[in-house]
Amino acid sequence: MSLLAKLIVRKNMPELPEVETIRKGLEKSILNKKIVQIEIAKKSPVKGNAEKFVSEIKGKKFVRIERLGKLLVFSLSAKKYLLVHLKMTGQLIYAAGKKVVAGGPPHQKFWCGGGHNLPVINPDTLPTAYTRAAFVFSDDSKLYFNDMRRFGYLRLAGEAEKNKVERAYGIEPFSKKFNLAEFKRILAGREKSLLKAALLDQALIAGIGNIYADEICFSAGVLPGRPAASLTEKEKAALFRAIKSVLRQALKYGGTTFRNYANARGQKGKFTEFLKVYGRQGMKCLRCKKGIIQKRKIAGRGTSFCGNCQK
DNA sequence: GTGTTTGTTATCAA
DNA sequence: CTTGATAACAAACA
Repeated sequence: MSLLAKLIVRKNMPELPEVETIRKGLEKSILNKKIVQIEIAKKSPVKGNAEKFVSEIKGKKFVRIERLGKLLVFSLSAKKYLLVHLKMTGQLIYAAGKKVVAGGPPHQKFWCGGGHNLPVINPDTLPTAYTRAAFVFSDDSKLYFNDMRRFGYLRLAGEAEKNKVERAYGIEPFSKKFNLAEFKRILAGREKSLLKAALLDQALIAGIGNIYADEICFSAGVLPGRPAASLTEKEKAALFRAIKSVLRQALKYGGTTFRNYANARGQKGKFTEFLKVYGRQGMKCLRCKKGIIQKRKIAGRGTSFCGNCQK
């Protein structure tokens, strides 16, 4: 496969920085607006009864938007929650009402990936063939749920259900409780697993996916295939710092876009240009300038690393 | 047609 | 019981 082809087939899906970017965007645009209509595609993304889903949400408002790992939790009044998981190709795009668009900014095109001319989403062009659901608000603005691959879902949950889901997730990387001692304790509980598997395990630390797992290992200079039990104290500390720094920087730049990821306005994330290993297989290592980035299957996932400067 | 892509869950094994 | 490893899932593309 040519290098260009490799670049084009790279994909990404929302992980913590992307989901958090969407959450913040939606917080600015849809909170406390009355939901007047909900449209569900025939290929429904709703878990459970779609008619019941619509009737229970219609007329209510989203009063709060939280994130649990990669899951978005929209609080409706009356202890009901809309859980949205974007999985691989899900998008939540907000389109302002007609009145706002008419007097709004000029038409803007959004592109992603270093010059590959791959459009993300222009809210004006919605719905698309992959729009699976749309929420219409009283000011005629809309929230579209797009999902090409249909792994993502919308699920209405009660308090108990939501709490159960919440308990299944591990610690949030930006929580005050997530300190070095806690990280070591987490690793100690998974001594038999590989580092990469531990980083990806949502029940341990919530929100790290394939891209950031690889970037975190590279940043820390540790091979992702290392058994967790083999990590030295110094390496554990480096990994802990890397989790925070990589995710913080990705968040700062609005996440990573190769192909499908778009924020709540349909725009790409800018962290793509800061990636050091993910999608760089076959290319020279940016840090040691000697190694060639390798790609292998580790813990069941495509994993990129520098065999020279990651130990 | 085959292999690869990914987050999560189901399933089986130890 | 826990923990881990792996398959399965949907859909697209090379």
